[in-house]
Amino acid sequence: MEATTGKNVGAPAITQCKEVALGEGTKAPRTDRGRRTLRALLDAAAAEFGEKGFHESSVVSITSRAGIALGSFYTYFDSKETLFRALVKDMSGQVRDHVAPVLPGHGDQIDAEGRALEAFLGFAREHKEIYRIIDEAEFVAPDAWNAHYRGTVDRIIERLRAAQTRGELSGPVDEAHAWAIMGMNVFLGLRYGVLGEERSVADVASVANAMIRHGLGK
Amino acid sequence: MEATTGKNVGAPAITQCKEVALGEGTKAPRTDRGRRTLRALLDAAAAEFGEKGFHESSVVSITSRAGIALGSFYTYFDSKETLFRALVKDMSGQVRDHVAPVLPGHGDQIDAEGRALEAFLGFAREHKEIYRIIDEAEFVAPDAWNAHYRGTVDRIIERLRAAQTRGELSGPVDEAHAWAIMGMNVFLGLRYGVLGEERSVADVASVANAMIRHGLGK
DNA sequence: TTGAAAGTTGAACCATGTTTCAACTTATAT
DNA sequence: ATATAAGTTGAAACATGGTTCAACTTTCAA
Repeated sequence: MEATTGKNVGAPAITQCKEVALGEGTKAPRTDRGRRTLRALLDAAAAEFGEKGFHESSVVSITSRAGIALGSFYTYFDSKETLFRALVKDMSGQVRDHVAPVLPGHGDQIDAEGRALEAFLGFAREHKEIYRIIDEAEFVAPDAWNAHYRGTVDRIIERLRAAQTRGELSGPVDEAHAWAIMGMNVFLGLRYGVLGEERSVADVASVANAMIRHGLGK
Repeated sequence: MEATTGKNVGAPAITQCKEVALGEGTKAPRTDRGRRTLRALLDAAAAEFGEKGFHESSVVSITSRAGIALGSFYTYFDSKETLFRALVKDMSGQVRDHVAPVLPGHGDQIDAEGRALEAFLGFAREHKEIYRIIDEAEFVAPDAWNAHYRGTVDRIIERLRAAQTRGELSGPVDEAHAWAIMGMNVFLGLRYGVLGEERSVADVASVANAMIRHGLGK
């Protein structure tokens, strides 16, 4: 935020203002030392929130896990909630960036959705904390939650529309299709990614994908 | 719990022990007055938790909403969490009981699943608080959450198996199918029941159901 | 009628945890 | 070098709210 004040008028043209990425209520570090502290804080928070959830997590515990003093927390975040919000935003991006690369590939768009689910399941296994944090955001930071799921739905619709244009689908695309697919993916991720790992992600993804392609009916 | 102590040996044969229904950490009222108070408490809690969520809700606020004294709360529940747990259990039953009656009817099992979704969507609209409470249980009372979703999945599997036996499905039933359908339903309920009501439940249910029956593929 | 059990009350106790702040240390630009 | 800004520290202020308890009222069965 401070990066946009008048003070910097006439300063060297390139001002790295990555701070915007963390959002409202966040103060960007201006030195390397500060950036290191902020990073430690974010990592500690991800672990803490992932293990104990928002309400059971405390700023004291997060800072001690990060190896910094309690007071330093407020150098970077206005509140515990601000940190949580920043984290959701960050992690939403991580999920998106992890799934995106597998989308282009062989086969049609439904195949691609299958690969997306498989990638998502794998990611859920490796990052159970991210999964939990985004889910809990429904209650702790509804705005951030909304941004995440609306964004995901929008991308699914986009892809289905393209598929339809290419003549790959049996009928017109409906927003409800996208919500249905997303809900499916989220619950499959919860069940076979977080709650249990007894089946391979490929197996689960192929079962689900066959269902999306052909349906269960005769 | 106290209903099972030795004191009642030799008492009239019929002991209404509805109290078991609320679970561990719960004390059953022994008079009508007590039952009225407990009911007021449960109703107030459902409203309170539905509006503000578990952590923002306070026992003070719940009791004042119910029109009883703070201390009376602990006559019926060991803790705020016990009450929440009891509520999840109760509401899980409400959802189940609301959906069950629409299952028998015309058409095959996939038609029945469509009616189930429609009933669920309608219920979500009328009882947004129930929806939110069960969802938040994932974090506040994971055991109760598990019981609810495992139970739901089990019932879906059961129904699909019966359908398969009758030759209504294209292939064998997989647990993942049930989780996928449940996830779909939950997210569609969230989107078209709680977040917005711009579409009719019948419309949404039919789109989703066609997808389950035929899939999206050509 | 009466006494024991059930239920009610709300102030006080208690534990937790967020946020502030003024003194201090480290980094950086001139 | 040194002044200024950035960053650090942790004790203490502050706020919240769950839970206990001993005195009290109501109910109900004998």
